[in-house]
Amino acid sequence: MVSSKDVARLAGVSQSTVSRVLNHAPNVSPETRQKVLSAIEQLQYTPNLIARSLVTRSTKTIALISGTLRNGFFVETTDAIVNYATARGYQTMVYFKEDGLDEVFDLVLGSKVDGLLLATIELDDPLWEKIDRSRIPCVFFNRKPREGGNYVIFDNQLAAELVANHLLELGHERIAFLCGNTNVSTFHDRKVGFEKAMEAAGVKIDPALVHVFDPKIPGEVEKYARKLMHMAHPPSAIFCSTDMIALLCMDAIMAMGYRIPEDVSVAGIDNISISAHQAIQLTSAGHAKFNLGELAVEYLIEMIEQEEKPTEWKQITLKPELFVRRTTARKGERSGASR
Amino acid sequence: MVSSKDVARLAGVSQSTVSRVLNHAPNVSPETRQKVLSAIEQLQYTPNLIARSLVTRSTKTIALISGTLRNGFFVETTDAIVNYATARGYQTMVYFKEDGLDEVFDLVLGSKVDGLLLATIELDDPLWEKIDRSRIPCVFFNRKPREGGNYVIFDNQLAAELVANHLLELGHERIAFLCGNTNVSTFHDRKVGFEKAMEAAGVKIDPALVHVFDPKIPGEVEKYARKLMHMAHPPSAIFCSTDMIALLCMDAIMAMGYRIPEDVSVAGIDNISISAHQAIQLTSAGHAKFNLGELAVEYLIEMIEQEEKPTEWKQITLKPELFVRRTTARKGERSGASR
DNA sequence: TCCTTTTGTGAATACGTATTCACAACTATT
DNA sequence: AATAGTTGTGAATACGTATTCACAAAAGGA
Repeated sequence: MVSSKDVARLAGVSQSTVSRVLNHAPNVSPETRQKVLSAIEQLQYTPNLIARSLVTRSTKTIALISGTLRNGFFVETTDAIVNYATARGYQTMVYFKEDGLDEVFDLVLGSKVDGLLLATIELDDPLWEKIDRSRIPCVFFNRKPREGGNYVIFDNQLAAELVANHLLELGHERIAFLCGNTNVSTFHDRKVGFEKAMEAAGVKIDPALVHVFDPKIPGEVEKYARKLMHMAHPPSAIFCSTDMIALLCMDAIMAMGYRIPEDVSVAGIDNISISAHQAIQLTSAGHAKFNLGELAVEYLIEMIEQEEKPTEWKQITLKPELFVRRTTARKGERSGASR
Repeated sequence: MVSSKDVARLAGVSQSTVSRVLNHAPNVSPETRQKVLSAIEQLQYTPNLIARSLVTRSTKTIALISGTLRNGFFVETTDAIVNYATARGYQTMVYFKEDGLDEVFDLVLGSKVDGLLLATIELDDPLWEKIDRSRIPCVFFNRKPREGGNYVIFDNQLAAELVANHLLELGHERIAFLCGNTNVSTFHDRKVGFEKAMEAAGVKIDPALVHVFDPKIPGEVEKYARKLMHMAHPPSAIFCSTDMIALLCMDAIMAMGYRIPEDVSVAGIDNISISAHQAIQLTSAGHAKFNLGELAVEYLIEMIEQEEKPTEWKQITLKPELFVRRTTARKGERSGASR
């Protein structure tokens, strides 16, 4: 491995001088600089960023702990985050894990990354205290811990209310709800939103129509979708707590021979891009303009680069909007809701 | 920052001993080990992996340079790669870039990653020589350089022939071809496959139906899709060189009011998972079992961990199969080709 | 001409770890 | 009881860089 010492030797200068040239320090004569540069060129020298990090105490690297890419939502946030970070001169270390995060966090801590983006924190996650104590700049997105933390999220309760109200206005009353585990803020709030909207409309929720489960487990969504449609009195609409769940649900239902929305309406939350595809046209709530991941990484890098650390949490909650498409229709009608 | 020296001081031992405990070295008495462990616990010490890497000359990190996640193909490979690497104890640094790779490669080299996965090499990429010279373990997937290199790819020519023959058998003759730039092996080979199949069937290719462009540019696919359908004599089938292009093409065509496959058949290559969705049902060629990314990372890690470096290239070419779904139909018929 | 400041450079050190070497204290063998 | 081998530990060093300090040479001011 060729080091700055080798460059120094070839250029006939000291290692300090090579370092000075590399870091564009002032006070190095043009002739010396040229000698060093040509030695670098000749030896094909690349500075060892590991060694540099050790002394500068900065790695120009951020860590992203995200949910699986099988969920289109995380695809879009990951893409935005990595691209933004790259453009700002940061490298990105990624981990797609939702549990066993303790191990991953130790890895992240040991890697001395400059900051951390975390999408999979639980409401009462013991990890949160550990993160807080570590003093590493950290921004949550999509989910948040129960208390404190910097985060960028949707108003999930509002999003769920928008969708639920839309279904109610279409005349649906037997509305099923397929929900991820409520130990995370996202699903907790969406469930509350659903329940509030139903209560406000004076419509009783049939507990047999509500399933709370882990959507990461393969086949789980499909299982509950089939269960719902096999009921003696099936729902007329299925409200899925994410677009990803809605997509899997649609797939299962259509495979059974049902038609959407003629036989059953389906809606989701997140408004991921595939939902707008002409062949899908999934009704959803979310944001068309802002990407939670991008907002989160923007704020993280701002935090990393500013001198004095902020004393207050930065907590951003975006208002979602409703996107009515063709998977939802008036109860009993044959055509889609949008014209 | 708490270091192993601090732990040593608290435990009343030397830093070497702390290191020994950390690395499960033999010859450390149970009492000493216990003292060290409790000091570690008390100080919440996490080893600095940066410093460790500097001396061990191994970072337990691989770099992934991939195409954009807006292409579902790269979503699936990225997911597989990161998960496999994580499971094997490697961290993954990701970059979603297809050009300006020189800069990224310097970053990768400087970061002293243990290996490199690269999905976006061009046929005659000058970067390839640089990579080769650097002696860094590297596996290409999806694309390959013209000469040499370790890679895992599909037999792209065969894939294109399968799809083209399928369309020909359905009676199509005016078959359009939407293709990515042919300076990369993937698109080059797929184009050759298309041309060979057409020639073998004795069907003349109308040059006005063939468009070669950069599918990364937003709106580009849609532009050509509209152009095709606005022709005085539009194609009866559109063969897209990737599923991603096919999805965008379908979206544009359906937005114009055409029906697939009644008005025009559409097919792709890659067989990404969304293509099998009941609402999409895109005819495609690819592999249902193997993920190119996963195969590539498996081989990369094997290469990293084996003592003596192999002297020969490992070049794997998977045979693709055809998946006939409902976006392709016999020319002039109303219903889909699959029953 | 003498003193002060500026400019360019090298020697030395620190970052936090793994590892080699030396060595004392035991244990086993004769 | 003397020797050889083993075990547990610390001191010293290396990894490749940035940075501080010291200092010589050159430039500037009187």
